[in-house]
Amino acid sequence: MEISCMDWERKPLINELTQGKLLVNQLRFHLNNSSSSSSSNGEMIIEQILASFNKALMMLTNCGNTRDSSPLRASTPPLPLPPPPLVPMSGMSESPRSAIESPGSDDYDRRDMFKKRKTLPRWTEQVRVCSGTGLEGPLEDGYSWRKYGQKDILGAKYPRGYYRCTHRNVQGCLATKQVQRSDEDPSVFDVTYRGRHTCVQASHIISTSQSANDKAEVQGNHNKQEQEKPKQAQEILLNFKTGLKVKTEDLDGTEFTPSSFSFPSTPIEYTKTENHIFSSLSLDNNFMGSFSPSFVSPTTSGSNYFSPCRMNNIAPNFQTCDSDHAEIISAATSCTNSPILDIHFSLDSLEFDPNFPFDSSGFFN
DNA sequence: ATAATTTGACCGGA
DNA sequence: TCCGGTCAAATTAT
Repeated sequence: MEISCMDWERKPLINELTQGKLLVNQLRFHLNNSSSSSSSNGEMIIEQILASFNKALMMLTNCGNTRDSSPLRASTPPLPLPPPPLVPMSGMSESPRSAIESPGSDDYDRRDMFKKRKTLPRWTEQVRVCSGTGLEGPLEDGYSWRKYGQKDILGAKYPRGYYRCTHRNVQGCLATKQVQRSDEDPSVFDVTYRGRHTCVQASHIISTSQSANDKAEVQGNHNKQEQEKPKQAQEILLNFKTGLKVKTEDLDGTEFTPSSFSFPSTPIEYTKTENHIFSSLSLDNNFMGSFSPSFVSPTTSGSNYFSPCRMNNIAPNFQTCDSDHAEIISAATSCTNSPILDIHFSLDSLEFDPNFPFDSSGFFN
């Protein structure tokens, strides 16, 4: 149930995407052959890439406005994360920071965190809570979040809620989001996402594991994962299973997971950590052009979970901002969760991950 | 018993 | 110094 929109403007679209591909290759070459000193050049290329893809996206969003209704893309974060700190916050009692940290580890903690946060990708989305859906707030976006704070914001009627990924502790996922109810229209929420999910959402596994497996067999690329599947990976898998179990139980079989699919693409730097397996997975699926429906919108079917609607046109499209390359992306795609945007997001990773292992042969082919 | 939320304190940046 | 963002103890929910 989507399509038609793809038919017109196909050529220019292909052109743009092809252009993007070329630029990516250029970029890769550039990165391979230069140190950080000439990064300005690389940034230029990045700019072009982004421009190219933005154009393509415009074409698509213009024609389709609301093509597929899969909600989850909402939180598909554009970017990779810096290596998570993975501070041992043992589940039960989180001792006061001062107590837990040795003087030496002071380096980490807040200061570090602030620095890192600054480099995290950031984008906003406006979500309207559709009345009558019985949904409480714009929080169901395909990921499971845990509220960790709320703050009254100067000049804002409503407090701002702070959420972090539920799996932060377990998987070191640094994704966070802020939810701010709009002053003018209380049914509208501004959701600012920060950081990519490096976690794997349990439901994602449920809904996609099968297809993922199939894919894995087909895609040679997957080997990477196979090869590096030592201990760590198995631990992760354990986590997967755990999460899976919990989810299924919770959902009681009735509701198939609000959380879903994620594109936990991850920075390469992070590849060595336990999350690397996720990265490979997501990268494979994300970049190798496998936009199988199951991956694109696994959650949609039969779920009214996502009552909140992504708003269209509330904010202009992709505005770059922020000195730190952080990007605010207003998903001008209404209730759209087309894979297209994912392309955009994925590309964004380039911006932050110079070492991104592009395999041009697989990209867009 | 465990997980999630609330909420005041704390911290860094502007 | 103020403000936004995060922490973590206390509280509430599951």
